[in-house]
This record gives sequence, C-alpha cells and structure tokens, in this order.
Amino acid sequence: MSLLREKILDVASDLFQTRGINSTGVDTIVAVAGTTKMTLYKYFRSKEDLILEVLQKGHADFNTWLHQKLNKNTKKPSERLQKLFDFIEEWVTAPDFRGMAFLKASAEFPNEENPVHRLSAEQSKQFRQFLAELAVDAGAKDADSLALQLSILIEGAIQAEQMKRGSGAVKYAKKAAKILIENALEN
Amino acid sequence: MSLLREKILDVASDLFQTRGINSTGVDTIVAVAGTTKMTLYKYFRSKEDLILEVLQKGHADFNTWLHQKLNKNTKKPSERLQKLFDFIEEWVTAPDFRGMAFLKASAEFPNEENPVHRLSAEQSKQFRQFLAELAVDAGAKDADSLALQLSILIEGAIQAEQMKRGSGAVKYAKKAAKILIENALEN
DNA sequence: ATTTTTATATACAGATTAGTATATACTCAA
DNA sequence: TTGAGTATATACTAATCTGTATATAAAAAT
Repeated sequence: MSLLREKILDVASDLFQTRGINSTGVDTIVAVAGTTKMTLYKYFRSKEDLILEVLQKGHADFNTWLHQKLNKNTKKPSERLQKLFDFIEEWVTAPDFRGMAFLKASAEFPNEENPVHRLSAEQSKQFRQFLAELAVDAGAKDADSLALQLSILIEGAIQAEQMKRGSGAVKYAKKAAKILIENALEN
Repeated sequence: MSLLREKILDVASDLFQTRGINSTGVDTIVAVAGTTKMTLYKYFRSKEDLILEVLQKGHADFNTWLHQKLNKNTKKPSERLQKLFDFIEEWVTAPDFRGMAFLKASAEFPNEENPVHRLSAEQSKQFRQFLAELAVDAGAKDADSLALQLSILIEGAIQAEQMKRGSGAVKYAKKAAKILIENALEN
C-alpha cells in the first residue's frame, strides 16, 4: 500500500469534483499531488482506471460512513429510514462536501456503454437496494417503490445542492420523505 | 436567421447530450453539421458561447412545449400540478429524450462561478419558480416548499432516467408527488 | 461584364491531451 | 563499497483541443 497512490486518489477525487473529470488532466493531478506521470501510470493503467478507482473509493467511503452512522444512532428498524435523511443532510452540509461523485460522473459520461457510466449506474443501483433493505426492515408494504421514491428524493436533493450550495434542498427532501414513509407504513 | 446557425445549434445540442460537452470538440460539431469552423465562429464567439446558446434554446423549447401542454389539457388550476407530471413523463419517455441539459451541464462545470454553471442554476431556479406559481394557483399553503419538493422529485427522476433509460423513475415520482400535493392542499 | 462584398474552405498556430522511452537517483543487500 | 533492482524525473510522441489567417468561391451591385 503506497502513500503516493493514496495521495493521487485523494487529489484526483478532489479535482474531479471541483473542476470536473474531463477538465482535469493527469498533468494537473500529478502536479498537485507532488509526483510525476510515471508514478501515476505505475499505479493506474490509464486515466479511466484512475477515474473508476476514485469512484469506487468514494462510494466505499460514503457507505462506510453511512452504515456507521446508522448502526451507532438508530436501533429500531422503523426509525432508520427517517434518520437516514438526517445523516444525508449532515453529509451534504459538511464544509468539505463536494457533491455525489457518481451523479456527476454519469453526466460527464452519458453513454450507457461507457465503463464510468456503468459503474455510476451500478453504484446508484446499490444505494437504491440498500434503501430497499431499510424499507423492508421498517415494514413497508411496497419496499421497492418506497426505496425508488426515496432515492429520487435524495439524489434530486443532492443534485440541487451541487447546483447551488446552501440551497437547503435536503431539508425539504426530508420533510417529503417523512410524508412518503408514513404513507407507506400505515397503508 | 441562418439555417446553418440553427443546424449547428441542433447538432451541438445532440452531441453535447449524447457524448458530453467537454468530450465534444468543435471539429466534430462542424463535421456532423456539414460546415466548417469558420462558419461556426462567425455565428458564435466561442465554444462557451455556443454552449450557453444551446442551453438557452433547450430551456426555451422545453418551456414552450410544457406551457402549451398545460394550457391545452388542463383548465382547473388545482389539477395542473398533477397533470404536470404526466407531461414530464411523456417528455422523458419520448424516444428522442436525451436528458435535461442544465442538469448535465452543471455537473460538467461544477464551479459556481462558471458561466455555464450559472446559467444552469438560473434555469433550474426558473423552473422551480414556475412550479411555485402553479402551487400558488392550486391553493397550496406553503407554495415555495411544495415547489422545491416537486422540483427535487422531477430533477431526481430525470437524473435517474439519464442514468438508466427506461428506469420508470418518473412513474414513481408521480405517485410521490400525488401524495405530497394532496398533503399540501388539504392541510 | 466587372467590381465589391460576403460566405465558405483550407491550412495552420499554439496549447494541451494521454501515454511512454530513456535517463537519473535512490534503496537495500552482499 | 559495490552492484542489483526500484522508483522517480525529464523529455518526448502523436493526437486533439480551441481559435485564426489566408485563400477561394459565390452573390450582389454597378
């Protein structure tokens, strides 16, 4: 496990989020990371490989953080779906929030055959499946429907926050989610 | 009004949506449009200007289409919010749907100071304000809140559809919207 | 018919892109 | 201290990027 490798991943992640993926050259990445292209291409076969790894690391980090939050702060399965939105809000309003990587990546690589797009779609799907598990545990009747609706709310709110920082979109998504969750549980 | 100018705008719009903005060079645009760079730069000062005009035309076309749909098919202000989602679904499921331009553009130009990002944010804001007008006309108590929630649903569903065509996200967003609208009207 | 203007085509400039070949510095073992 | 192996730095392709200077064709006017 190389320190420079981690550094390159971190720098690339930050630059991709703040300047865009296609607008960030490998020269810029190595310059900011304080290394050279030879080193970068030693650890990553290509820029596309680097992008894929950045996405995977971002998703893994987010999942780890979210699971930890849920396990620590919620006990009853019925309240986990609600609490989830509190954590999303906490994540989004953190000063180092730079957006949801796979949302931006899928927009930069619109072709569904593209590996970056495919990974983005896969991550979005995984997140939706995770929501479905929570919905099942909470006792929702149509868990898949609720999960899709909640994922739309979350990704829509994050999209809005990427568009304009401090929009407060998550706050309103949370209110909407509460109504939808209650509706799905009582019926 | 030049035919070639329109052609360039149309071709650029399509290529931007299907391949991404930064991944589409002006050489490709003029080649597909059947013209040359000199002509492109006669009509547009720079690629950024072209991007901005493509965005503006896309937004204007969408607004025109949506307003026409609403005016033709809905009379009672109370049912317009609901009907809106039918039209969004119709728009999204059309075979020539290529995504919502300003959503993708804002992802490709994440910097909030960037002119393309600013225009994208402005268009998103205008759409939200339009929703707020509909909400007011429908008699919603907190029209701005409902408008923001519905815009999150719509943009989130479109984002999902961009990620995976045929996801059916709009159908579920519509169901969610129904619940939220009823909730906002009865209270 | 000839001149003047306008639009298009070709060719090019300079910067930047991803990726690599070669050369130098460094680390660790004997 | 010397030698083998590894990591880094420099320099370089070849392609592509936006934008432009120059040349040619078309159109309009006198």
